[in-house]
Amino acid sequence: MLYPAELRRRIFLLPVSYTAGALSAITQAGGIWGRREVWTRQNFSGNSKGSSLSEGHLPVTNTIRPDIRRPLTLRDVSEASGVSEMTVSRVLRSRGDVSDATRERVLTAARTLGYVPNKIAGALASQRVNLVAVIIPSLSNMVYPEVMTGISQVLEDTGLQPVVGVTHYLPEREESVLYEMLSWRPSGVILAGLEHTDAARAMMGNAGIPIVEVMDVDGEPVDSVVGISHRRAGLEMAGAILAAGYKRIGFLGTMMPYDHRARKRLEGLEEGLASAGITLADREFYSGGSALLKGREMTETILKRSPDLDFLYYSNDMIGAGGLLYCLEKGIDVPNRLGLAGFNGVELLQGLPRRLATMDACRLEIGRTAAQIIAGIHPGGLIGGERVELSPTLELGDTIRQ
Amino acid sequence: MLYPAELRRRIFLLPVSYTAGALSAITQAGGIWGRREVWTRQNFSGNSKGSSLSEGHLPVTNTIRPDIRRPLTLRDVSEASGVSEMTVSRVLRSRGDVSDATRERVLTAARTLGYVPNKIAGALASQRVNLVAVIIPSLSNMVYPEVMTGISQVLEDTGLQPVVGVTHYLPEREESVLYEMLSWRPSGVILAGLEHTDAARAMMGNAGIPIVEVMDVDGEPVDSVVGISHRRAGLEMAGAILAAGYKRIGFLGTMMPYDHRARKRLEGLEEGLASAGITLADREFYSGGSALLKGREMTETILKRSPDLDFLYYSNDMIGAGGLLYCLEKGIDVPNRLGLAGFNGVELLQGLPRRLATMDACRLEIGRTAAQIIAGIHPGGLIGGERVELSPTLELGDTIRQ
DNA sequence: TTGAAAGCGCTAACAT
DNA sequence: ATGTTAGCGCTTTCAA
Repeated sequence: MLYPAELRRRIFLLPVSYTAGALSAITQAGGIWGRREVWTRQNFSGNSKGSSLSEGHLPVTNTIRPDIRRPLTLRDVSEASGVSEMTVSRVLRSRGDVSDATRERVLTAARTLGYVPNKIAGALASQRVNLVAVIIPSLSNMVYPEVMTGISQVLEDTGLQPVVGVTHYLPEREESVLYEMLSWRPSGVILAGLEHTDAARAMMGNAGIPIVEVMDVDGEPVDSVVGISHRRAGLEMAGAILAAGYKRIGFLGTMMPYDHRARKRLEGLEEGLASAGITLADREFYSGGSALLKGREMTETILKRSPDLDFLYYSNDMIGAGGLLYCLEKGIDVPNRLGLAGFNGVELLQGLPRRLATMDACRLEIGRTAAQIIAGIHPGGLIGGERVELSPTLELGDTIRQ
Repeated sequence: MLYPAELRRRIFLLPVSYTAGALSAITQAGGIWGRREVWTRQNFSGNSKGSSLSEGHLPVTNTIRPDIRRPLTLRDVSEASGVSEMTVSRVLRSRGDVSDATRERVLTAARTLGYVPNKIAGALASQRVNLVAVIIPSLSNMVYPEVMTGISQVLEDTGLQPVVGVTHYLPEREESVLYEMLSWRPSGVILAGLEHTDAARAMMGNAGIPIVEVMDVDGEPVDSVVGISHRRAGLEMAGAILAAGYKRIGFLGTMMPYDHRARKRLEGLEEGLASAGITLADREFYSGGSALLKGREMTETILKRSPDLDFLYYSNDMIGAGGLLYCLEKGIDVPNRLGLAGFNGVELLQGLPRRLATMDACRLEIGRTAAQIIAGIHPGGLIGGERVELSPTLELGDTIRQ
């Protein structure tokens, strides 16, 4: 594990035996060893491969002094172009006035050297970090990559960059990922859910940056919140189920103790059913493995145990899809003998033999809105403390009788 | 977009009107305003909510001086605990000798204040960054999250942290993401594929850190490479197809101009078929949309156009799964009348009505190995320049006749 | 076991 | 339009 750092040391940190002031004075004076001439000659010649170089990126091999391989700094560029570090800094950040001639010289030098600015130093000096921490439970859930897409779409235009951390649905991991990310002093935090450890909540409260909790609005946010009410989603689904005349309802979902949103949907469902005097007839839980396969297996299990069920509500579309495939293979009459519904509105459903009833979770929009709040460009937005509740749309598909 | 930084400014940067030396002297002397006593009393009392606080994370609200809200620094902790910044630094990094009593005082103070170390400053001072840049084409492809999982598994034990960047299969985006990430001076880079812009290649060559290109080994790596030969994968699939006696083969894949690995598999397939004197009978391409649905549609299209095809090779499992579902619905005899195969070995296949023939792409192992190389813990590893070719296993499933 | 000094590579603020 | 000065918040190195 020491290798990377150690190796860099060995390769790079060869002695540089003159002081800063001295060197730049030398350079400015033309160089006692004719140094600037050397740089100049080699720098501004050919070497124009890579059209993208013109876009402001500054790569290409350092052909000048291949013998001295140490990390390049602003000073190297300043020496190579004969201007001060400050001017180089201005050019590379396109800030302040710089003459065209100077800009050209600097850019060419930077490009030729292959200089990549050091954002660590830049961030420390400017107290500005263009990073946004995005903390999500999982990457394999399809749902979160879509939120990410929304976030990226918006941040792209703002100069901010998302940095992803994954918690695996573990509160302690969320806490440590958050800690790690906050230690890089990001410009904002977007994280899934409203349930966090006390410590995590405290860290966010103290961070002094915009925090947006996403996906869920049923609870007390630290700062801003963007999402849907999963409780209401469950309620609405209960309404649709009852309206279609189903009576014996089963629930199938994850066993994860921290899948709060699935839990809230279940609670909403039960509440809705209760208002019609119905209680959940059976339930089945799973954890891990291929969700599609689990959906099949759970469906088989619950139907064997409770053959009189006439509706199955799945906590997500993947297990719902598995259930749907199972039912079709078994020749079960969907939706008349048995109704089915999932949750999320994932793209995958479009390719199934029947359209599974589902509820769109507004993932893209959630991501976009959260990013807008972080970037301070949310239309009509306050400074902090926003609450945006989106309305998921129920799609009855072909698996709820109408 | 200025909001975050600006806001922090306004909130935090209230004047602090004494010098560093003075204050710490005061604190150490007991405080001219009895300051240390105040800290002590309030700091070391109750407030022990959040068991995770004991784990080394240091949150909890700053209850001491809620009126002065500026970002906490080492100095705040040093003042609060009455030791030098250096000692605090030692405690928080568990480096060097510190007496138990001092350590306790420091930790308690840090915890109580909710201090989160500033890694930007730390990284600049130590020239050490525990970040590993991971650059992948997409998050929605299921394949890459699995590689990520392998990477995370290994890095977890090393103190290194993956940071993800997404290119959307665009070389220019890869270049800019790489540039952005290198500017944070990570300890290593893991990126998908061997095809990059000249500029990107040059940046990596100059970065002086371990670079691991993953997924594919057919080409010239910048430094190390871990993957499978997609060309060979195509070849082997051709062998299996021919061995099963199929003759009229169609290919279905992405249209993305930069999906080099799919292209190489196709080339390998064609090469393998050619050795038996067979050429591809038809091909169909897609881009965007639900892969499962596209798989269906493409299958319908290609079969309408070329009804005599007896085998379909899909460039990925999702479109293959769509094709499989389509064929089953249409009552096509799979695998006798028509054979099918995909690529990747995704988990989803386990839940389908039949097991689609596929080839496991060793994604988890690729991620793990790449991370080991970055961390310098690859068994028998060199320092840089490693080449690890893994062998994907062909799974015939139920869609190639045997 | 602890502390003081120097400086990492940049940028803000203020010259010029 | 360009340069100088003084840090940003830490860690390294050396001294005590």
